[in-house]
Amino acid sequence: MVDPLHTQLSRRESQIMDVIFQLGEATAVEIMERLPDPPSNSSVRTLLTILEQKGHLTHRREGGRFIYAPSLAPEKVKRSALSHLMETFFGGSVPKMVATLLSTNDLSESDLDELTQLIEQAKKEEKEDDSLD
Amino acid sequence: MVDPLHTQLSRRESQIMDVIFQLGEATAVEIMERLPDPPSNSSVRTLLTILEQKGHLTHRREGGRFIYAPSLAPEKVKRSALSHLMETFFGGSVPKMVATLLSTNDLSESDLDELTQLIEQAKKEEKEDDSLD
DNA sequence: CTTAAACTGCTAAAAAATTAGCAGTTGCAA
DNA sequence: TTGCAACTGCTAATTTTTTAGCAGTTTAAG
Repeated sequence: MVDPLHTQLSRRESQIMDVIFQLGEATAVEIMERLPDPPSNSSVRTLLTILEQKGHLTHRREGGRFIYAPSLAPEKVKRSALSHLMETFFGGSVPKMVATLLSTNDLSESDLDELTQLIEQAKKEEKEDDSLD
Repeated sequence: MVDPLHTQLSRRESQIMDVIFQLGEATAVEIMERLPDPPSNSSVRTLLTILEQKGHLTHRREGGRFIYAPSLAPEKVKRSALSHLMETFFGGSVPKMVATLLSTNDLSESDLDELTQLIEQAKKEEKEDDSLD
C-alpha cells in the first residue's frame, strides 16, 4: 500500500488539501478563509506553490488569479484514504467500518434503502464473477 | 466538528499514532520498526513523550520498558476520523462512501451478508425511533 | 488611457519538528 | 551480586515547516 497522503504532507499542507478536496477547486483566498487559525494570504500561496511542485495540485489562471485543483484523480485519492483508515482503525474489515458508520450517523430511510441497493448490486456482481470460472 | 487528528499532529506524530491504533498498544521498538524511513530509537521515544504530553497517549511500565496506548477512547477517535473523511471526500454522504467502499474491495459473500444484517438492523431501529413520537 | 485593487513571485526570518548523542537506570542471567 | 543488555531522561543541533514582507504584474473600472 502506498503511504497515505497525510504522512507525506506537513500539517498545513494536509489542511489545505482537505479544503481543496472538499471544494473541488479553490483560490488562495477561499482556502485561507477555511483554514483553522488562518495564516496570511502570502503563507497560503507559498504552500500552494509547494503542493504544486510536489505534484499534488495544478492550477489554471482565470480572470487574473489562480484556481487550484487536485492533480490526482479524486477516485484514487478517495480509495487510498478509505483503505488507510480501514486498516488503521478497523483491521481492514469493511463490515466493522460500516457498523461504526451506521452507529454514528442517523441515516434517513432513503439512505438505508440506497445502501440495500448497493449491497444487492454487489452480491449480483459477485455471482457473475463466480460463474466465470 | 472538532479538528481531525492529522491536522493537530505533525507528520511523524501522525505516523506513530497510526501504528499504535493498528496495534492497540506498542513499545518504542515496535513502533520504530513499522515507521516509514525509520528514525533512531531515540527519536521515536522523544515523539512518544511529546504525544503523551499532548494527551494522545499513555504508557504503563512492564518489565522495565514502556508500553504505549491511546489515551482517548478508540471509539471516539474512529468516529471522528470517519466523519472527517466522509466530509472531505464524500460530501458527508454515507451511501457515496459505501459505494466507493464496495467498488474498491472484493467482499466475500459472508461479508456482504453481514452488511445486509447491519442495514436491516438499522432500519428496525429507525422505525422504533419513529414510533416514540 | 489611467489608476487602484487584487493578485503573483521571490525572498528571508522565525518557529516547529525531527533527529540523535550520552549519561544514568532498570532488569535479568550467570 | 555482578555485569551486560536494553531501556529511559535529558539535552542540543539540524532540518523542515510556517510565516509574511515587498516589488512587480494583471485586471477591471472610470
